[in-house]
Order: sequence, then structure tokens, then C-alpha cells
Amino acid sequence: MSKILVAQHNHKSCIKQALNSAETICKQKKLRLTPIRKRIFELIWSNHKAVGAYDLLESLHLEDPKAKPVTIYRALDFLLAAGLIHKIKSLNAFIGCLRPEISHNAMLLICNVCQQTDEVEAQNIYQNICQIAENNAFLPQNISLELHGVCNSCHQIQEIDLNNLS
Amino acid sequence: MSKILVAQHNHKSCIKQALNSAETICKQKKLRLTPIRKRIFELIWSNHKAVGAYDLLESLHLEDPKAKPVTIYRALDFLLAAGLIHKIKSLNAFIGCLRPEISHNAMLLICNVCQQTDEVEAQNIYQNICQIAENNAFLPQNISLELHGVCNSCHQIQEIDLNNLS
DNA sequence: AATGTAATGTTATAATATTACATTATATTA
DNA sequence: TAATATAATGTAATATTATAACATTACATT
Ligand SMILES: [Zn+2]
Ligand SMILES: [Zn+2]
Ligand SMILES: [Zn+2]
Ligand SMILES: [Zn+2]
Repeated sequence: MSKILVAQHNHKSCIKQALNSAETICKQKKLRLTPIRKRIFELIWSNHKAVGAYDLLESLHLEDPKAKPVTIYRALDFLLAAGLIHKIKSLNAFIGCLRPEISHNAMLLICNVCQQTDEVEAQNIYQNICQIAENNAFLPQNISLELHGVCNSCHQIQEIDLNNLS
Repeated sequence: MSKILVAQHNHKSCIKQALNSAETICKQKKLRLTPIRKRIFELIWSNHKAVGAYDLLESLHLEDPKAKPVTIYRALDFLLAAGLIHKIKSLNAFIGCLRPEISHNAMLLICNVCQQTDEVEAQNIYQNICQIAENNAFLPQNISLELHGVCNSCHQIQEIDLNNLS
């Protein structure tokens, strides 16, 4: 996704790749990517917007009207533990991880306009953060770094709008 | 708070200072720190642990049994907007800001053991973050940086425990 | 086949947060 | 000061997000 206008990208290949990665990783880690878990993973990957648990439930209801919240949350717990998705705490929403293979100290970029979320490498940031933590005698165990703002695509649109006004 | 063992500090002076700052800031910004808002601010400052909205409601109920959730959330909204408190998104909880006077790009250090939360200066981190955002053509508007881990105080206790075991 | 463990089904409920509208307090200014 | 506008609070209802508890089924291991 990074630096690529979302409108230009072939999302079916995103989904395909995400599913491939997920299956490989689960095979490696001996985790069971059951049909429910896989389906919810697919639903999360239906686009690049963070999705809430109850949105997922609504989608799942189209296929399984009897599905309950706990079904979703269990699948989400599994996918989180497997490192296949991220929880965006500032939105209480979930997004597919872009680089589940590698241990990723990622930074989430969340667009306030189109809601699409990107994930970028931030290894240096994490090192700096850990240094500051150490300076403060704090032992970090879990870091949550979320940026809300305007993505390139939406920023360009805004500029176009401003130009058209004048 | 930083680098000071919490057990050693005089928390009444924390509260006093926090209230003084809040009143000064509200006067400057022409914001109304009404009795309700002030009281909830005090309740938030009752210690250095992040507190949930419904915990606050429970406390407030001791004084005003008719208080409703929306009372709390309104006060929280005001205090957040005034920059007097932070919301810890990973906990759905709130904590008094340690440096409300200055525009603060802070980093929250949340202890998984004692739940006490510290806030440290992280100007450089924020610059690095913004640089990475820029590299990715992303315009940052709001940054949320939360570290969960073990604070110095709890870490020392753990070491003592380990020593005693052997 | 027997057994233990993991996953799912099902029901209920907990925890967090907001909407809508009425009322009261405060600020503005005629 | 009285009239008016704006901000704050009261009150009730409801929306949203998440978990607990226990029964049943599927799967893995022996
Ligand atoms: Zn895509
Ligand atoms: Zn966007
Ligand atoms: Zn203190
Ligand atoms: Zn601690």
C-alpha cells in the first residue's frame, strides 16, 4: 500500500497475498486457521479501512444469521495473537497486518478523510522510544503508535478541490 | 513523577499543583472550570493510575448519587479539549496531564504491574515520527504513543522478589 | 476406540460511550 | 436592568464495544 494511491491498486492481489501469508504463517506456527477465522480474516481484508467487530458481525450475518459477537471476538483474538491483524486502539477497530511474516515494529497511519490505514516500517522510531523508556527506567513490553492525519490520496484531492474553487 | 519512586512522593502537592495549573490555564484560555469539571479533575488526580469513566462515576456517586454517565463524559470532553488530561486509548481510561502548560508531544508510560502512568517528553520522537509520515506522504494531525511495560518501582520490587527466592 | 484439548454454539451480561431534549446558569448587549 | 443568546447541566434512553459461563462438537494423540 505504502505511497501508492489506493485507487490505483489491485486489491484482489492484496487479499490473495494476505491469505497466502496467513496460511503459511499458521502452518509454520502450528496454528489452526479454521474456516471461521479465515473468513473473518477475509472480511477484515475486504478493504484497507479499519473495521469494527460489529461491522464484521454484520457482514458475517449475511452468510450466517446466527453468528454472535463472541464468534467475532474469538476470531479477532486468534488473529491478533497470530500477528495477522492489528487492533487500532484509537478506533476500537481492526486492520490486516501488511507484514505479518517479519517481526514488525510498525506505525499505523490512519486517514481521517477516507479512513484507509497504512502501516509503515518504524524500526528507528522504536529504538528511540526504547531509549527514552530506558532513560526513564521503564521496561517497555508493548508499544502502540497510531497516527491520525490525511493520506496522500486525500491530500491531493483536497488540493484539487481548493484549485477548483479559485 | 518521572524517575521518582512513587512511594516517595508527596501526592498532595501533585494535586495542588495540578489544580493550580488547571485554574491558571482555564483563566488564560477563558475556559470555565466549573465545580463539576473541577471535581472530576480532582478525582482523576486522586492518584497516578489511569481511571475509567465509570470508576469516576462511582466516586462521584458518593457525593452525588444522581450523577449520570454523561456528566462524566462531558467533563472528560472538556478536560481533554483543555489539554488537562489524556485519554489512554489502550485502556479506555484517563490520566491527568503532567505538563498542561506547554504544548507537549508526550509519551505515556503505563506500568502493567502497578498501573501507574508516567508521561515523558518525547519531542525528538515526534520529529522522527513526522519525518517518517512525510516520507510516506502522510500529513499527521494527531499522534498517539502509548508504552505498556514495567515501571522502575515495580521492576525493583521484582528484582527483590527474585533475590529472595534464591 | 478412548481420551484430552481446542474450537465453536448459545445465552446472557458487562463495560464503555452517545443522543436527544428539557432546564438552569452565565455572558452579552440593548 | 431587562432581554437575549450561549453555555452548562439534568434526565432518560439507547448505542456501541466486549466478556463470562457453560454446553457441545471437532480434532489430535495415544
Ligand atoms: Zn489492497
Ligand atoms: Zn485518505
Ligand atoms: Zn503524585
Ligand atoms: Zn509500576
